[in-house]
This record gives sequence, structure tokens and C-alpha cells, in this order.
Amino acid sequence: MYRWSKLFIPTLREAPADAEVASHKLLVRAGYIRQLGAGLYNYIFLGQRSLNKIIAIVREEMNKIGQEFFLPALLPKEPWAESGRWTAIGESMFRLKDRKGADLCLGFTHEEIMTTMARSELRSYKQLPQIWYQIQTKFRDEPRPKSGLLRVRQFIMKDSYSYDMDEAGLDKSYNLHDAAYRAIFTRCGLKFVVVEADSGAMGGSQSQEFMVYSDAGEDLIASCPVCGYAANLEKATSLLPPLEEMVATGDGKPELVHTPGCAAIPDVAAFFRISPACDIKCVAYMALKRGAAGKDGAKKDGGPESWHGVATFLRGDHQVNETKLAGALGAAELRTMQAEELSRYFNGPAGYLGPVGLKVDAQPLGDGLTVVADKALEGRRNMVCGANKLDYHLRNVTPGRDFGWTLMTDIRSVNEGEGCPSGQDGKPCEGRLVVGKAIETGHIFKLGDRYTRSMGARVLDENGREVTPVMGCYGIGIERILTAAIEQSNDANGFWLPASIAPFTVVVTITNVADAALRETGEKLAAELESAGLDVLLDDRDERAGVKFKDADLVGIPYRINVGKKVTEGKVELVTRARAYSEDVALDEVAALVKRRVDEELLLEAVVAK
RNA sequence: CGGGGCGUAGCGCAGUCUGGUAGCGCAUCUGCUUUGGGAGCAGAGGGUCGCCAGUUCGAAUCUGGCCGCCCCGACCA
Repeated sequence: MYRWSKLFIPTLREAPADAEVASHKLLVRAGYIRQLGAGLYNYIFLGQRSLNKIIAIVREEMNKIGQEFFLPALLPKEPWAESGRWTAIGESMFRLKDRKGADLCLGFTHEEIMTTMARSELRSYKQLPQIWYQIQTKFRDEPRPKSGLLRVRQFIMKDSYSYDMDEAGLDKSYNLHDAAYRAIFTRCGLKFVVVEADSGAMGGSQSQEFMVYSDAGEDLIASCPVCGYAANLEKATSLLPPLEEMVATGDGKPELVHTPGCAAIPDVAAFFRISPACDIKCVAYMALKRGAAGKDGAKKDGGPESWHGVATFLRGDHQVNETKLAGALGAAELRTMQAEELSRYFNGPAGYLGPVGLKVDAQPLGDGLTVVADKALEGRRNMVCGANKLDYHLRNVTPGRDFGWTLMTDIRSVNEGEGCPSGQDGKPCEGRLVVGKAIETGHIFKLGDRYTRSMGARVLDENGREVTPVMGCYGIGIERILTAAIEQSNDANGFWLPASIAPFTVVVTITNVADAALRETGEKLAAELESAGLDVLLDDRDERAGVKFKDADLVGIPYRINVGKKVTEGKVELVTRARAYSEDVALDEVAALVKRRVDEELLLEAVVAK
């Protein structure tokens, strides 16, 4: 039995000044964590205990579908060079050299490393499918660690990898993970949503994220309250209401209009008395192309890097989504054009850039200018755009007739209030999208043969022919489960965790340890609760009752039993932290009652999980 | 990487502008009193003022450099 008086639970009355989000403040105040450096945290007793409970749930559910491995975190360069990611993953990877000067890195993820196993060991279709997972530390040199445990440089991840003979097999492995993840997050008491996610520039056909709504989150989700459609903003699409086009003037061909001082979209819209939706804006980028590895992994270091000019054109009231854009281009990185680059690719000044008269590359990321037109410009007519000339715009501009592009695709972010893109039987959903912030706690991913092919994994099928297995990868951020749970359940006094992941399920508070009778009763009750199978913390500190109540409210334990004056009447107080609800219970019934409540909670989660 | 802020005792902060040898609250330790919502009284301990260099008789304070941490941004010209 754990006695608070003997433990190191350094609670703080005040939050550290540099903590912003609730979970960060409370994790520190409750004595779960202490900061070591930017994005680096020490996990102390209560924190480690809670993480271990989360890990136990993850492990239990994962063991139903896969096998646990444990790979090194210190990794040689070679597998990464084969896949092309030694260069493709830029500065996010921690790199180091050993005493012989050989390149190593700290594990960022483990597709390559798992696949070295797969290719050297898997030979026959009879051995597939395989699902291998590990629960292990990951290292990422984030540009900006932030928000306590939400974005850190070292964290624990459950990562799994599936190997199947074909797409149908991959579908099965993927669906097994989908179900396992739903069970895990449900058992951890999270109110989560599953959203369509960006599958990235590296290919892959499908991916889903498991999200917990929270203002502390870094992702934006578009969702439809009517049909349940939900997608990361990096992926979401929407239906746009039809627009009234401008009436053509003159001969209907592009016409130069003097628009002095109208560099910004609102000025242009006001000048022409039009909605910004009838304006075409230009956002110019430089895109980084990194050489990928050859198909057989022959090119060990990938090709050279090069920057290419990209002009994007979209509606004046729309925003570029750089994830979509990078995906469409196959670019590793994007940055906005500098002044000198603008003058190299365009004749006109910023604020008056337009698509008419540009020399457009036929292939993306060639030697000239890649032009990407947003899909929402398709079918539009008589729009306004910059004339590539100071203080001049063009009107009567019709996409396709008056200018061309390298590619036309969806590169914009959807906005709240736009129409839901889903529908059934040809009938569109009538819902309007809402956008909310969320924490990503899990991500599952169909990779296809991206790694198995580049690394040369092959097995023989039933007919003795060599085939490249297809792969999926699946991740869960362990600390993020804890963080998200705290974000969704806290108040000014502290937080409460679901019994399944709380460091203790019940704290027995002896209100006055100077009273021998109370102390004895508390000890006996704690022992009774423990033998009922509950994780009990006995608060036997020689502190005033108020101090112990405050601490108990702070540290995330869902139930508290106060052993106080009413013991003489054979009663104790049961406090349910989530509802701040207090009830008197007979001393000889309280252990059974708490046990029943906890079991009901766990059972409910288990049922929902199925 | 760009911008902003901060760095003084375990935590939260004042002192810096105007240079004179460091303080407050909480926490900690001792004693007494107290014991149902972060107690009271009395006493005590604890700080290379982020680091380095400079200016000065004298630097937490002024100057320069560096380091660290936090926040915003790294998308609409």
C-alpha cells in the first residue's frame, strides 16, 4: 500500500510562469512532471504511474492483433539512406556520429528499421500477414516544442507496422488497428473523433487520425454536425455555393484597368464593387524538391536538393493550405518567395501578380514556373486578377481561356460554414462545416509499398512469384493520451482522470492523523480497498485536512474517501472528483461501493470499446 | 529561422529606469499552539542575481557578446 507520507509527490500551489495550457500547468502542479529542457520532461511518480496504466491498456489491446517487439532507439544511417529519408527528413531528425565517425540517428519513427527485419526474415506468403509493434521512445527535433507534453522532443510512442500480401490484406490490418485504437481511446476515457487525414507527399492511399477536441490542440478539424463527416483541415473539402459572375465588359476579353493603390484584396474588391470571391489572388512559393531513392534502393543518399518557383492562384477569399499544396507538388518544403525571386519569376510587383501571360511549366517543379490553380477556379468566368503591372488589374479573366496552369487541384483550406462535401445516393448532405481545434492522439496509415519496395522486401506468393508486400504504419502518442484526458477534465482546483488511467483510483484521506481511531480506521479501510483490487493511496500525512483535500482535488484521482468525525457514527464521506459530489456512506459498505462504481466505469468503457 | 517576452532562494514575484554590496509571499527546518478546505505565533536555513567580458572606487542594476526558457509567426504581398 502506498502511503502519501512516504512518497515524493511535489504539488505546487502555483503553476510555473511559463506554462500556458491547462494540462501543462496541472501536470506540473500535481507533481506528475518537471521540465528538464525545451520539450524534455522528467516524469515523476504519479506521472509515470499514469503513463504505465495507459501503456498497459495499449499493450493489452495491441496484443489482440499483433506482437510486441522492442527495437533500438539509436539507429544506423543505412536503412534511412535506402528509403531516401536520411535526406528527406530534414532537421527534425537528431543525428550523431559514433567514435568511428559512422552516422547514426535517434529514432524518429521505425518504418525502415522494422522493414529491415521484414525483408531479411519474411520469405513466403505463408508468413503473412504480420503485425509488429513496440512501445518506445521517439526523438524529434521539433522547430518549436510547446504546451507541456503536447509537443516535445522526446516522447513515448506505440508504433506498429503491418505487412500483407496485397491491398485486401492491408485493408484488414488497417481495420484491425482502427478497431484496436477505438478500444484503446475509449478505455482511456477519451471523447475522441476519427477524422480523414492527409496521407502526405510520400504516397499512401488512406489515413485516419484519432482526435480529441481541445483548444490546446494544434490541429484543425472540419466536421459536419448533420452526417458526421470529419476531416483534418489538411484534407477537408467542401461544397461551395454557386456564385454570380461579373458581367463581361467590352469584347469580353481581358481588359486592363487602372487600380491605383489597390494592392490588397479588400481594396481590389472595393474598387470593382465585387466580392473577393470574384478576385483571383496569387501566393508565390519556392518549393524544395529532394531526390528520392531509386526503386531498388540503389541510390543510397537520394538525389540533390533543388528549389523551384511555384505560383498558386485561388479565389480572393480562400487560403492556401500548404500541406495540400506540398502534397500536390511532391515538395518536401515550401517557403514564400522573397522579393528578388518574385522579380525573377514575375514581371510585376507584389500585390499586382496575376496568372495571365505567365510562362507555365508543363511538369511540376521544372526549371521555370510551376503554376497551380485551385479547383475552386474551375468553371469560373470574368474574374479580376493582378496585371503583373504596378497599379493595374485585369478584368474579364476566365480561367482556362485566358491563362493555363501546370496543374489544377484542391489546394485551399475549407472555411467554417461551407457545405459538407459528403452525400448519399447522389444527394448532397445539407450540413454546414464547423471547424474546431483538436489534439492528435493516434494516426493510422496505409503506406502501400513505399518502404518495402525501396528497401527491397520480397516474398513468394502461392505461385512462387516474387511480390512486394504492402505495409501499414500506426502510431499512438502515449503522453498525449494523458494530456488530452487532462485537457478534457479539469477545473481551477485540478483535474480528474478516468479510473483506467489514473495513478490511483481512490485516495483515503485521514483527516486528522493525531486521532488514533481515525488513523486505524483509515489504515483498515485502505487495506480493504486494496484487497478489493483497487489502487489505493492512503493520505496519512500529518497535515491539516484542508491541505490534504486540496492536494487530493489536484492530482487526478477520481475517488476520495474522507475518514473523519463521522466515523463515530460508522460513516465516511465518498467524494467523486468529476462531479465534486460528496455522499455519506457506511464504513463497512464503502469499499464495495467504490469497487462497484469503478467496475461499472471500466465495464462501460469496455462495452463502448466493442 | 523571423518577431516579442523573460532569466534574482524550490515556486510565484519586487528591486534594474536613477550603480552603493539583495528583499517579499508561499514552500522548507525547529519549537509551541492548532487539526474538515492550502492554520497562528516565534525563530532558523537557503541565492556564483543565467554565463562571460567590459565600464566603474563599487555592477542584480550600465555596455557588449553568448546561453537558456516561453509565446507568436514562419501562408494572402
